[in-house]
Amino acid sequence: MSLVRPSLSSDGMKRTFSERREFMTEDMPASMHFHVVAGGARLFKSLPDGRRQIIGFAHKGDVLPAYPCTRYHYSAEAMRTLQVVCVPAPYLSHLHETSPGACAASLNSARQLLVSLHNRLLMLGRQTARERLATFLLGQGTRMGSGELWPVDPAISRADMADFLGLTTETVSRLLSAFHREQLISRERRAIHILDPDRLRAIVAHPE
Amino acid sequence: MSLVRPSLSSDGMKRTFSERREFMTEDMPASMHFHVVAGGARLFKSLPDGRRQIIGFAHKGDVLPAYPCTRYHYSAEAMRTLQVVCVPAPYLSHLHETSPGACAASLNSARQLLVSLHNRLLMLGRQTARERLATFLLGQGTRMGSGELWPVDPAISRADMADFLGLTTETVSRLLSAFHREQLISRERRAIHILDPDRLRAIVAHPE
DNA sequence: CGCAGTCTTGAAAGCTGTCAATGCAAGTGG
DNA sequence: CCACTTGCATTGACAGCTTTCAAGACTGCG
Repeated sequence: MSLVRPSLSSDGMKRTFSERREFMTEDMPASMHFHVVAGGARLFKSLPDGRRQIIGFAHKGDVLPAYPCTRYHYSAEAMRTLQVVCVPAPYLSHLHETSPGACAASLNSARQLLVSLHNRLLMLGRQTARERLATFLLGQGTRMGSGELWPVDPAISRADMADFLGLTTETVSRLLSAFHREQLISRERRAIHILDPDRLRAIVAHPE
Repeated sequence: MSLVRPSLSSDGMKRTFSERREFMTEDMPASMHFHVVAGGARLFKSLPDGRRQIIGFAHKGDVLPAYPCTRYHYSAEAMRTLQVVCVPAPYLSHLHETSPGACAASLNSARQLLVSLHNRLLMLGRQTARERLATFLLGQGTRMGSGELWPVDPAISRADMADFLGLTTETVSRLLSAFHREQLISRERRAIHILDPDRLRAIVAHPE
């Protein structure tokens, strides 16, 4: 989902954050875009009393954009050792003003995000816990479009899944146990493998 | 919602839809952008069993974009008599490729949408029914930024509010009655007026 | 080995949904 | 003008899904 390749050849802007480091918060001035080079990050918003909603996850190639506001509008935390290239906000906006191609690329990726967010609104607003978890597992397990089945990133904890799906860790845990009992998934350590994508898809469409 | 305003002078593509007309559906080829000239529309996604989630409302000046997919990814229905100008998808994409300014404007409005969707994820995932309704009423009642208080659009039914907030009409109705009892709002006919925005804001921040 | 954090599981409570009846307003046709 | 219909809103009783609270179990690590 790389928007632009920042051709700042110098790696003076490259930074590394250790696991759990919250490198972007909602009360920071939004002066930099973060281009993820390695590692992963969770993006989230919080309520004053601590309730947390995960907006999404960022992986290699993704860009966390500083929208033209004074402050970031969500926070980001390294899920493991994270390497980013920091791109000054004015640099990208200048690029957008001068290069239609770069701007169109950013627009396109923004639109893809919009589509996925619309789907998540439907999920959070109208689907049951069981349907949400099945959707999540399919989204994680069948990414890349290929028929290949990937395990869910072990860096994603139960709490992360819960905060992503608008549930509690207990509910997630119980449902994973249920899916395991029903032979839909397997659990080794923290790694979750999808065994029966078709029946998972049936859960998404047909809440029984 | 979307804030691009193409200055397509010709009105040859102008169309009018009557109330409740679903003029854009998820199984229609996405060949047109709809620029709302007058009236209002509800934008929503549905599940096969009929559960519905309202993505947002479109008013005069908004553009419902056909993202570069084969089909629209949500549906739209006129809330009252609706006038739109239909812009062929290739027209806008050509404009974006040639005019950095137009593309930047689209990008900017897409980003504003992203920010508001992130907030709605937090709302749907982590806020209680009471908090959601208070947020909604404030969002409707204090739009335009001014200190002015607007009534909620009477074209928005209880079912619309419920589908926007991920609730049922009964819950919305009960909460409106509670707010009325607490003198937070007044109800005349279908029109809802905000009486005490400060206490509504307190509800959003402090679930008691 | 033992601690700390995470995950799992159980029991009970609570919020919201479901089902159902009533009320209310507007529109229709006699 | 008045029954009658129709659609939406309100309210109540109850059920159910999910959360809350709590106790263990498991894993990784110093």
